[in-house]
Amino acid sequence: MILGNQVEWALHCMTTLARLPRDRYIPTKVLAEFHGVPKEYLSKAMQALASAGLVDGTLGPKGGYRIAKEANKISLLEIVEAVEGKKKTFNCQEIRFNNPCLKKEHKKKDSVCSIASAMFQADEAWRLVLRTRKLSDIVQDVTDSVPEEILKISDDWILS
Amino acid sequence: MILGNQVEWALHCMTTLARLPRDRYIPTKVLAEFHGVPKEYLSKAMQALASAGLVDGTLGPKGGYRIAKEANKISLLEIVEAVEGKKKTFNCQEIRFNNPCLKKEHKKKDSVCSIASAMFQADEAWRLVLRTRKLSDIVQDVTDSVPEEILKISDDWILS
DNA sequence: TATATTAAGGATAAAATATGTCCCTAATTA
DNA sequence: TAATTAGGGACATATTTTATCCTTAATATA
Ligand code: FES
Ligand code: FES
Repeated sequence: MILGNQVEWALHCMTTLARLPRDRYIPTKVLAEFHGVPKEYLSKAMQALASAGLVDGTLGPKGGYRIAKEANKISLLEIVEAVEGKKKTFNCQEIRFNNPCLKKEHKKKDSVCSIASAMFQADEAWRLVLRTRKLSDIVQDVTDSVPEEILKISDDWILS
Repeated sequence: MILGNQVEWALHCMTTLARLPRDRYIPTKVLAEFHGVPKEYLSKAMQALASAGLVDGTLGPKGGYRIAKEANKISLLEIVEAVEGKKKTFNCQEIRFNNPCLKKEHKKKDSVCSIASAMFQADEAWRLVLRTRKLSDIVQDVTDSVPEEILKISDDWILS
């Protein structure tokens, strides 16, 4: 069970957009070159972020994407779910009902298998961390840990 | 990011084996029919559980698998990792170092990206739940929630 | 001893997903 | 008018998951 590359790309792009002035649109081409990932494929991730309402895109020269909400209103979970979908990490196929001893009347779909229940608790714990952590926290961490000098020339590179 | 079917199968097989007498070996064929899954493919999961030391297998007639440790010494995480591997759910490919503004001397591999760090925290929260939950807890839940009658005829079916 | 049964594991194949590319359209700016 | 851009559809390729088949060695039992 491993998340796709799109997740890392999307998180980094969101962090990048969150650091930049809200009135500037950044094209996918620039985000792709800055992060060293294929532009056309990153474009799919950006479209997913847009349709989730996390960024908004605009056409034409000077177009591109900007962040759609304040960074403290965006959780990492929203970003992850935007590109990975909202399905739970454990897919219970109800194999308990394949038990050859069971009659139909015992296959009540209203109860949850104990095993699935435990797996869903783990899934929920994972989501809770991601839901609690906001994009603004990441921006703060980056600001604290990356030398100011590097942030400045990076921002200039992106905006130029 | 969704776990494979093997995980559900392995968890159910482990629960089944944990309920049965320790001195009996159950063949893959029986486990497969009881759970309604393909025998040859389930066999791969059982082999993984065996090489992780969670069950032990023996050859010949009256052979098969039995649980290798007490159920309260086996966590769900061990079972999941046995069949899914131990890789983290987030695969950081260090795209931060693709930043075209960075010189080589800034690409220190000793620090962890803030984003990866957050994702690893979520991964760890997921693992903590699974590490804390023991197979014996599941067996208890099943005993409490499934009618005694059904458990009995199921056990008889498997052992016969 | 002969036979049936079984785990272990290698080889292969089919199906599903993830990853990546190409191209067309409409909107927007200069 | 020309250049730029997101949106999105259609493909193409790579990787992973799921599944089957077959051989070997060990074991129990008749
Ligand atoms: S039936 Fe799906 S986990 Fe038990
Ligand atoms: S470089 Fe991998 S998550 Fe930041």
